[in-house]
Amino acid sequence: MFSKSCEYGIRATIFIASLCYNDTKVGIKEIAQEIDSPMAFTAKILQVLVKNDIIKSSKGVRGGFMVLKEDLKRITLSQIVVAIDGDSVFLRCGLGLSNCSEDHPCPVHEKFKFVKQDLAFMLENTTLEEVSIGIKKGTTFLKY
Amino acid sequence: MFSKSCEYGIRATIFIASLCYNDTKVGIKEIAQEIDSPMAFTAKILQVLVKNDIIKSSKGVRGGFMVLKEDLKRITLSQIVVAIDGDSVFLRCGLGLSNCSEDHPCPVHEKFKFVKQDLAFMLENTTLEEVSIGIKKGTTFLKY
DNA sequence: TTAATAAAAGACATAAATGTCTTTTATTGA
DNA sequence: TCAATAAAAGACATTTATGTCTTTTATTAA
Repeated sequence: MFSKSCEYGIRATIFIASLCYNDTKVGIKEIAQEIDSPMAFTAKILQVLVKNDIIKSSKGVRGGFMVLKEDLKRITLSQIVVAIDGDSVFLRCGLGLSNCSEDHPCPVHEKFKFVKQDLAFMLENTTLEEVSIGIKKGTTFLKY
Repeated sequence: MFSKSCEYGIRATIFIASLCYNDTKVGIKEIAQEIDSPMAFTAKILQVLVKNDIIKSSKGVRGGFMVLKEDLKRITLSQIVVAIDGDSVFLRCGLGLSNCSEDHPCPVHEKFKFVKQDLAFMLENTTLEEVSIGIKKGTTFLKY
């Protein structure tokens, strides 16, 4: 479904978000531990999320990553996915045709349309707040 | 969604199936042309489909690939996908957790469940007959 | 039975994704 | 101001997916 980068990116963002109620910044080492991901690789991905205004970062002593409380309702899974993997999950033809469309459909065009729409709708309507609450409460998990 | 291999595999199978009404065998060269795919690579993929009893092949003069007419209703997109990409599209956790389950869910477990179920249902209930008819009629396309 | 044909098999090549390491830049607190 | 800290940036390494080429095997028809 998504690339590894995207999976790590979503998991990291959810973890960071789960800490934002106390305005806690968190470092890359702890993030990688908590989501069981390769640290240096995850750091690269977080750079992309910072550039896309999804998470915040600050350098130096007492620096780290955080999510703004006021962004919890604004940020959706869709924004994270698009920032890392692009929009191909929603838009790309299921059979890889470059110009598949209503006028020039592949044999599964109509069937995939609904599946892709459902996925897009779900991602666009799932906020960071919604998915981070379970981590805070301990009812959902980010590793293993 | 699917690997390139899987996309080529589905497209090739649909094309071969669209010719089965006259019991026509078709060679790899023509297949690759008709679905705009790399020939040698596509040949490899067809080997997998033959081993999985999805298409038939015969060597030598007047040999080639074909789909049995009686298989048109039996073969589903799901079988092709599983043969080439495995079942990870339906079963893998959306965030890549190795043991994500109802008891130990990732934060998007419930949301992804429905999307993956819809995809699985669609693939399992779409037959080769259904998707190859448009190619025969010229209303759907396998390249560009 | 032999020559031509076409898929199967296996070795090899290239590109993309994933992952690591080192150096640089920014920030903080002593 | 300086030392410590932590993210940013960039070069590099490894693995996986994608793609190519050559040799082998099976089949057919002359």
